[in-house]
This record gives sequence, C-alpha cells and structure tokens, in this order.
Amino acid sequence: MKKRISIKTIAQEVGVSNATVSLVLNNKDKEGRVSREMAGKIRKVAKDLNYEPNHLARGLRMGKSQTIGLIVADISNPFFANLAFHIQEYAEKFGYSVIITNTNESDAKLVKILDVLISHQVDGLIVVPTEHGKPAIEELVKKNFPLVLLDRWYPELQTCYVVIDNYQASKSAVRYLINKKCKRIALFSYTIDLPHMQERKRGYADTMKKAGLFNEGLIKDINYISIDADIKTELDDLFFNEKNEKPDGIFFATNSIALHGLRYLFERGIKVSKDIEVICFDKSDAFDLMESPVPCVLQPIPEMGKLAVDVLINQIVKGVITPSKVELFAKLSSDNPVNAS
Amino acid sequence: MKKRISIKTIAQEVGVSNATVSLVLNNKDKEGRVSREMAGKIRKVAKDLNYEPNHLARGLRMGKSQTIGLIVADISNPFFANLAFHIQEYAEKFGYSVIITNTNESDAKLVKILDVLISHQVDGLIVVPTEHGKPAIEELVKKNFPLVLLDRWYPELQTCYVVIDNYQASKSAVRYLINKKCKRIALFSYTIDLPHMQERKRGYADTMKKAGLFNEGLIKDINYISIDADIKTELDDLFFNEKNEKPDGIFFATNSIALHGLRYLFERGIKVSKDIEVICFDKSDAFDLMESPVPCVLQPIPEMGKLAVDVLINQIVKGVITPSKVELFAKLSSDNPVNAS
DNA sequence: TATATTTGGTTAAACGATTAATTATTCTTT
DNA sequence: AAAGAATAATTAATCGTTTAACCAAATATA
Repeated sequence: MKKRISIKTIAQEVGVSNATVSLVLNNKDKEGRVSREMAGKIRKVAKDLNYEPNHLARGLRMGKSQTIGLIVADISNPFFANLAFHIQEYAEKFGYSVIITNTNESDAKLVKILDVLISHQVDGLIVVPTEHGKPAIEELVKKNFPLVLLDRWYPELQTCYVVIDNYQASKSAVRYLINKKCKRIALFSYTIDLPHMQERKRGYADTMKKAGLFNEGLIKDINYISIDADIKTELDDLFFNEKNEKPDGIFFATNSIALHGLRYLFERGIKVSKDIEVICFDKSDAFDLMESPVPCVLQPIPEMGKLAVDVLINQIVKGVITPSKVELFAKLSSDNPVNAS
Repeated sequence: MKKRISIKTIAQEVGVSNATVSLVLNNKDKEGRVSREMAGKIRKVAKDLNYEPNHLARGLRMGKSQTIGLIVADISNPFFANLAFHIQEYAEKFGYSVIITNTNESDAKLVKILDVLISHQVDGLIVVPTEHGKPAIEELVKKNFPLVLLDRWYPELQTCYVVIDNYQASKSAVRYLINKKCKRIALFSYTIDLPHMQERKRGYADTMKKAGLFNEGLIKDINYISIDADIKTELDDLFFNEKNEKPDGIFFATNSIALHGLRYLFERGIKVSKDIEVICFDKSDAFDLMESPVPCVLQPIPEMGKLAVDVLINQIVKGVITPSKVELFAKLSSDNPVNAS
C-alpha cells in the first residue's frame, strides 16, 4: 500500500513550509496570511496529489475528532435503524461522522462500548441506555461529557434527553381500542424498569381504570431475553386457559413484541380484527401488509434524530451542558393526534 | 470537562518514564523489561485513574486505527441492517470498531463517504458498492487499500468480494413458482446495472425459457429512485391492462421491491396465494405475518458478514491483497437448498 | 578477575496537523 | 526619510503513544 500524502509532502513539492500549507487547506489564507498565487499553487498540488487530511493527527492536535458515537439497543430493529439513519444524515451536515454501535440491551456491553468510543475520542455521545446502565452514564455526566440520551432516560439523572410522551401515546393507543368497543384489553410490555416503558404501562392502566376496564391479569410482562417463549406462554394463558375469559384487544408496547405476538397469533389461527383488535407501539413493515393492517403509534423518528444531534452539537460547541428534556409527541397511524384529549 | 488521563499522568504519579508505562499497559513487560512490582503499581494507578488510551494518538503513531469502515446502500433496509449487525459483532472480537455509513445508492455519496472514512484512517473497508461507483473503488484497488466488496461486485475489477450465487438462487425461486403450476411469472427487479441483479434476471430468464414460459413482457424494471410509482404503474399494467393476460406468479428480486409490491397488491385487493403466487428475494418481518406467508430466498447474512470481516482482516494483517471471490449459497425459506438441481 | 549477560529501566524521535510567536519584506503615511 | 502597518512567510512547540536505541547495575560465566 502506497504511503499516504501528508501536508509535509505537499509542502516539499511546492517548496514551502508545513504551516503555509495547513493555513491554505483550512481556508485561513484570507486575512493576508498567504499570497493568492501561493494559495492557488498549494491547492492545485493538494488536489493533484489527492491529499486527504489525517483525522487522527488533526483530532489529536485539536482535542476533538469531529466524530460522535451512537449507541442503540439493536440496529436490526427498524425503529433504531431508522433513528441511526437520520442521525447520520443530519450529523453529516455539520461535518460529524457517526460511529453506530449496539448494546443488545446488555449493561455490560454498554460499559464496554462506552470505553471503546471514548478511546476513539468521540466528541459526544447519543445513547439509548440499557436498564441498569445508569452508573456508567452517571460517570459521563459527572465528567461533563457531551451526552444525549435518546428514547429512554433515567429520571434521577440531570442530563439531556430526547424522548416522546409515552404516557399520552399509550393512552391514545388504549383509547383507540376502547373506541373499538374492546372490553378486555391486554397489555404486552417489556419487564424493563425504565420510565419510557413504565409510562406506557401507566398510560394503559390509567386509561383502563378510567373506563372501568382495569384488570391486573391482563398485564403481561415479557423478558427481552426470552421474548419468543414468554409471548407464547402468555398468549396461551390468555386464550387457552379455561379459567380465563378471552381478551378482545391487545396493546403491544413495542414493535418487537408485536412482531412475535402477531406471528404467534397467526400460528394459532387467531385472526386480527376478527377475533381480536390490536394496536402496537412503533411501526413495522409487516403491519400494513397483514390481512387487516395493524394500527400503531408512530414516533417522529426523523425529528427525534435531528433533535438529538442538535442538542448534542450544541453541547459540544458551547462546551457547557445544560440538562434538558426534549419531549415530542407520537401519533396514531390512523392520523389522530395523540395529545388530543 | 475534565482533562483526560494520559500515559504521562500515570508516569508522573508512579515516578517513572512514559515508556515504562506504555510497555506495561501493552503487556510487553514480560521479557524482562519491567519488574513485577513496578508493573503491578503502574496497572493499579492506571485503573485508579480510570485511564483510557487515546486511539487517535495510538493510531497516528502506529499507522493504523483498529477501525474498519462499512458502507451499505441503506441501513434502514433490514438486509443491510442485519449485515451491519453481524459485521460489527464479529469485528469486535478482533478488536476492530466499525463505522457504519449509507450511500442511499448514490454514487456521489459513495465517493464522499470514501473520503471521509479514509480521512478517519480506517484500516480497511467493507463496501456494498453503488451502480457507477467503480472508478472510486478502482482507485482504492490500485492503491492496494484493504477492501472487500459485499453483496455486489464489479466483474472487471480484480478485488475481494463476498456474495451469494444469485443465479442459482434466482433459478430456484422461479422453479418454486413453476412447481406451484404458475405459467405467467412476472419478474420485478431493479434497473441497477450490476451483476448481482443481472444474475437474478438471468436465472429467471433461463429457467423460464427452459420451461417454455419466457415472455419479455413479464420482466418489469423498477427504478430505485421512483420505486413506489414504478411498481404501481407496472402492476397496473400487468393486472388491469385489457391487452394483457394477467400473471399468475411474481418474483420480487429484492425485499424492498417486494414490500412495495405487496402493499400495492393488497391495496388493489389482489390476494397473495389466491389470486397470485409470490416469492421474494431476502426476508422481511412482514412476510410471515401475511394472510398467507410469503416464501423467500434467504441469504446467509451472518456468514456473509463474518466472511467479509475475515477476508478484510486477513488483508490488513498480511498486508498483501489477493483478489478472491467468496460465493455462498442462499436457500428458500421453505428449506430446499437452492443449489440442488 | 575480567567479561558477558540479564534485568530494569530511560531518552528521544516519530506519527501528521495546528497555531502562537517570530521574522522579513514591502507598502503607507506624515 | 523614518516609523508604522500590512503582507507573506517560517519556526517550533504541541497533542498522546509507541519503540528503537541506549545505559547502568546486578548477576552469571569462563
């Protein structure tokens, strides 16, 4: 592999010092620092030699890498994949590269990834945190490291985060089912003990109680690790346990739960919208291809991504961190705004 | 933000030189370079101070960054998202970080991203190339830059690539429909002029000809840019143009085409497996949730990712590049191996 | 006893880019 | 004509790490 072209190479070629080349290539040649013709010559040689600046050297010297780290729970989940997509597109406009990584919901992995990204001298982080990742995040906050939590947050932690109003979103999802005349609405959510999920549960519970339909037994907690097995067990219990009255509606609190749930319903011959009404949190390509399209709660993914980037870059350039909560509103795929009472 | 802990900090704390600390922290203290107790002391202080090595500095000095760049066509497509996922998981085992980026099938963007990643001093690249990205890729090849193409390749270019046998996969997909007694099988593929897609077309054409079913009018080319409109136009033409006999089978050559196509079929009330048989290239969550599950050609995504990483790292560490083609076999979701004649 | 060898370190240069401080030249201004 | 200002460049230090080359003291070898 050929040696890379450095500023020094150009300098020698043109017969000038490193500094001059650097000034020109950073467009600091205006204020009477370098002559027009010299600047032109340098630029020409740089182009001819196909010069590419060395980010490592620049980053080392400048103390910043123009790189931001993104940590999501699972890049193969379309919700996160779309977030990642928009974050990257938008960050690029500001000259930032994005390193995308996965935790797979593992706290240990979060800690490890954090180390790796910090070693890479990322200028800031956008993190979808894990259930017990708080200590690791807290350390960063203490160090005043530029950081934005996304989708989830730790309420006790003074930090920046971009999320949606999960409570309202959940309420409107349940109301949708109630409007459909459902009386026994089950909730399938993750056991994860973070407010975004708790808020979804609270939205469900409050709405059900208000409608006089609440029933503890209809709340089903799924463990992310054993999602497939858990869902089968719980659905079997709901539908085929003689002791129970069957549900007439299900609210799936994430798209991954919904996907597994719908698949099993399908397997067992339970027809959506005929035998049961369903609504999901987040979208999946699958939803509008089913026999009867599945309604869902749509998070404003592009806006969430952009805002996370905005908030983060603001921290980075200002060098000062003011904890802030940015809360967006989701809406139903059937187009009713969620925050309408 | 607090200043970062460097090797120098540790050296001062322990009362020793930079070099000694570096040796210990890189586990080069065995061969009688540093005493046991000193090594222990240094490691302890490093841990206490929460030292994290600076990748930029190390990369600059060593001339490599332990980072590889991944360029895919669209991270929000589950096929690429899954590839990215496995590539990252596997690369990590070798101590490599992965920077994931998107071209959106744009050649201009490919060129730009290439520059950005090279600036970041990535040690190698895994690239899903764009239709006319050949000149850019060719430049890298000439420079002997470690590089693996993935999913697609340029046949005239001597390089490493990891792909599947698209011809065989396509043949078995078409045979599947023929076995289902389909006579008029349409092909929906992208206009993209790269061999992976051409091979799929050739597989279709050859199989149809062999069965005496070939008909030019059943081949429909979709432009990635205007995918939604194109699909509607072509499906309308096939199904609602009085002049045409209706098809009884469709082979969608990618999952994105399939998704749009199925959605439109659904919209128009054309029932899959009742009015028409369908098979797709690549999987989507949607496929097995539909009224009747859609069969598909499954690429061995984890293996493709792993092999790409293996081949790339091999190039990087050996420092020498031997062009090679790694071809894997896809199989049908109905479990018949594709390469069985 | 004189000489190798091992043990346990240190020094200093290098990677490539940035930038404050400095110098040298030319042009204004009074 | 002399001083000040503007122009156009250079020098050298710096970021954090690695590593070849060097050195000194202790130990082994003949």
